[in-house]
Amino acid sequence: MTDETSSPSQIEKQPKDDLNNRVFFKLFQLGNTLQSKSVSELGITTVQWAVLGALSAADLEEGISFGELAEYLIVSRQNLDGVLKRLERDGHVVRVQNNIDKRSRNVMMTKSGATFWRTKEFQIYDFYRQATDSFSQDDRISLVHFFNKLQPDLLNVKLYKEG
Amino acid sequence: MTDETSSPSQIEKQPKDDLNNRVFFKLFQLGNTLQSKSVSELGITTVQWAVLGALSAADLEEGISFGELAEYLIVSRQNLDGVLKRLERDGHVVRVQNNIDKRSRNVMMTKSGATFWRTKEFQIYDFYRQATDSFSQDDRISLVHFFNKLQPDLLNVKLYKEG
DNA sequence: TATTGTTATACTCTATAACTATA
DNA sequence: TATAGTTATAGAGTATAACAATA
Repeated sequence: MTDETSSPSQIEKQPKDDLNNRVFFKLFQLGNTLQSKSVSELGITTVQWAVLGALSAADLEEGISFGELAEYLIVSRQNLDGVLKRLERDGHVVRVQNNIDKRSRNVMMTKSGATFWRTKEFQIYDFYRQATDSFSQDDRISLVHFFNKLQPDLLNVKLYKEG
Repeated sequence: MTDETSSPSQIEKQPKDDLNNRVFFKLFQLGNTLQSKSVSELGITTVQWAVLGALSAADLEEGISFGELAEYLIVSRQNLDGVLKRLERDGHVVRVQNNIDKRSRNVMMTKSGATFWRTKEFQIYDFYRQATDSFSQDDRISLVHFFNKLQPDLLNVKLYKEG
């Protein structure tokens, strides 16, 4: 019977730790900067941006189920509920009951939400271009590759805790 | 007299936009995941993590000035004030007046804050290692390089706005 | 019994403006 | 006048637990 969590690892510092520290400090800065720039330049928060982007990519008639959306965005159901309440208040999205599984609800854009998103879309492309101005197409591919590698392992981090 | 902000750029979609979209969606997910894992696994928020890390790297006796800290972390003075209030409440940091410039204050760790940080430090290294398990040292260097390239341009994004 | 989604609550963080004290 | 930092306020997001309806 082996333990699922990692051992305490109270071992000495390794050379890679300093480099890792820079990676995660920069990730912290980037995450913060993206959030504040999203609000100041686009007028929406990053999580709203992500919701609207996901809905615009989904079937506009069907939408996407609440649970799938939460899983896709990696946000808890409780917190997604709050985000959707604010987007509903602003008239951008609606939730409708699924007739097959009556527990489930589908989230979709309203007409005015879709219009709103279309006006944002060009601003967002401009945002992207400015932020990645110094990147070649190969750089972008590398970056996505690294992000895709990092995300699942980050999500699975589980530190040893006594008790 | 040229305009500082970019033009509206209501131009057509470019091939790189889809790739950029993946870059920033992943960055959104990574930022969120880092924040929630920080709280669940380390018991501190990312901004507190960054503050304590900065203070532990600074001269422990002198600390670092409030303004420099805000600039280093890329957090507004008002918001840093709130973060520091919570860290002070928890006994981790203090602010002391600078005797040369009496407007200025230096932020530094308390003894118990330093002890707290030392117990976190090994957990943090473990956190890093688990999250970057699939990364080679060269990968880490590349990632830091890309982050360093992205951060300043992201920070300078300025969309055209009428009015 | 398990799953889908909601409600409730408390807290952290963020955005913005106005303010005090000092330079 | 400008700068360093604080106060005040509103709102958005997050963590956690408990709940109702349906499967």
